[in-house]
Amino acid sequence: MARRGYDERSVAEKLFAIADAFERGDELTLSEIAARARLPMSTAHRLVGEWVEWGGLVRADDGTYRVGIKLWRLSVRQPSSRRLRTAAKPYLEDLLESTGEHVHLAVRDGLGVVYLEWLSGADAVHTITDVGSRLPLHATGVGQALLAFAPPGVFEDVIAAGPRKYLPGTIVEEDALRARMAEVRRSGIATSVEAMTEGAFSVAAPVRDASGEVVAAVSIIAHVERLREPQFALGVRIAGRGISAALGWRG
Amino acid sequence: MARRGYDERSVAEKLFAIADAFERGDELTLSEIAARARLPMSTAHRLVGEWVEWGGLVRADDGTYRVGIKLWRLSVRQPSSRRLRTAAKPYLEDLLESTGEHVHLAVRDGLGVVYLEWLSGADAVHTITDVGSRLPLHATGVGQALLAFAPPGVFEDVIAAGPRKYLPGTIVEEDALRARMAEVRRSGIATSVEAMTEGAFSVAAPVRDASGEVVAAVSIIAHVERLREPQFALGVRIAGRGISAALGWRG
DNA sequence: ACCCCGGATTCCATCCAATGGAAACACCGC
DNA sequence: GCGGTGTTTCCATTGGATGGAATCCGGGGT
Repeated sequence: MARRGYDERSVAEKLFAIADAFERGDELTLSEIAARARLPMSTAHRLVGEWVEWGGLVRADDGTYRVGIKLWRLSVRQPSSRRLRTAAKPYLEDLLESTGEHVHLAVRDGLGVVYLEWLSGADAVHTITDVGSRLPLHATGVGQALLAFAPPGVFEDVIAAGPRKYLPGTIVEEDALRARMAEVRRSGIATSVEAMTEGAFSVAAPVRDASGEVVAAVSIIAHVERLREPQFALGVRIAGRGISAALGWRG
Repeated sequence: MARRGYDERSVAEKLFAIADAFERGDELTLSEIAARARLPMSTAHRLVGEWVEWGGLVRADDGTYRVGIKLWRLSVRQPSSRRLRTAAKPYLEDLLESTGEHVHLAVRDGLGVVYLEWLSGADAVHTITDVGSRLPLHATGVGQALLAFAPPGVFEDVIAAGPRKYLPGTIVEEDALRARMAEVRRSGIATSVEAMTEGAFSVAAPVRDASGEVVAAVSIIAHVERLREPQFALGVRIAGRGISAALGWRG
């Protein structure tokens, strides 16, 4: 038990709280970092210095800090996501060219979905999220595509976490979600209408690796008035199959 | 002073030593991490657990660890490198399509150069490096292009660090490097012949931001027998200017 | 030139979070 | 059942981490 009024977090937790302060990609002063990480100035000063010494953070001449290239270097070499993105690239570009909308590649990360690629046509519907974003599984097309084929227990964990109803179109009831998952598994396509963004729908298809496991999802987001146009579902289905084949899947 | 036989590193240094164990993108067991980070098993076990709890590392079912998506998410949102890569993308693809060789975008990182993009033609000369790699400034085309326009003191730091002679073609003598830097500034092109890879040469041009500061370099690596073909230097020069213009430079 | 303010940096008495060797556990192959 | 290897847990010990206070620094206003 820490002394009264003192921070109970471990050194590691404090270091990671500092890293979390940069989640939005901002450049921050030391005071801003301390505030976001909820640390005293002198502790923040010392621990930020450790990040800088390692290269995880970089200090600009004006005294602000930003994330250093070290973190990118550590992450970009991960073989599995590199193979995935390399395989997906031509398909995503085809979808972008043929639809002019938003085109994504996303993976499941615990109970969330993280966007690895985010390509946008010039006139695509406005969204508030971007590459690297993490959104809930239940409220996105890619999320539903990933949740439908997730390992046992993930669906239950989502339900237990109490999924949030962002818009009237967000499905949060367990029975409705189960039915939706079954429909996704049956059809191979997840369609999500105004679940996260008003005026937008998304359509997504799973991407499988050589073992048949669903490792990603590819999707298009478009204006809801284009909901009935069949080329979106067709496009993500073909893209999903093509990327899967490139990863060694044979189904 | 640490007790005899005990590790003098701070907790932060130990945590970062664990992260450094993953620099090559491998999946590692706990014992392998402990060995690379030079930590006792119980210390490694505890600190690796802290990385996993935060999401910086992920443990697979077979007990091996790899870098988690958290680090990628923190790094991918950095505005300046995203603008740079978005601006560079069409030019890099043009260079790839027109030359069929290796095409890179790199930035300076201290006394090294880090490759942000690495596109390779199917028949490109064999190299041992890849995206995310960090190589010395003096021994690469992009490195020389970046060093020539680096802030005061960087060149002196490179000399003080004792640049390594990888091949007979690697320039390491101070006078020769100074002359080379002057030539690069005059011509706007850095050519490096068999400085890092036998049988290969690279040609690079700087990329400037809106303020005119050199923030990156674009290059092509090709077989040394194609050294005299003029389209490589022309290509990187045009690409460098185009990317700079896209970033707001007017020169 | 001076003063004030806000942010950053340094100091250091205090003490408990971090330590790692040892023991126990788990798994696998023979 | 046993041995080997890797992982996990325990806990007596202690010095690295702590953060409030003091100091420093830079910029802006008068």
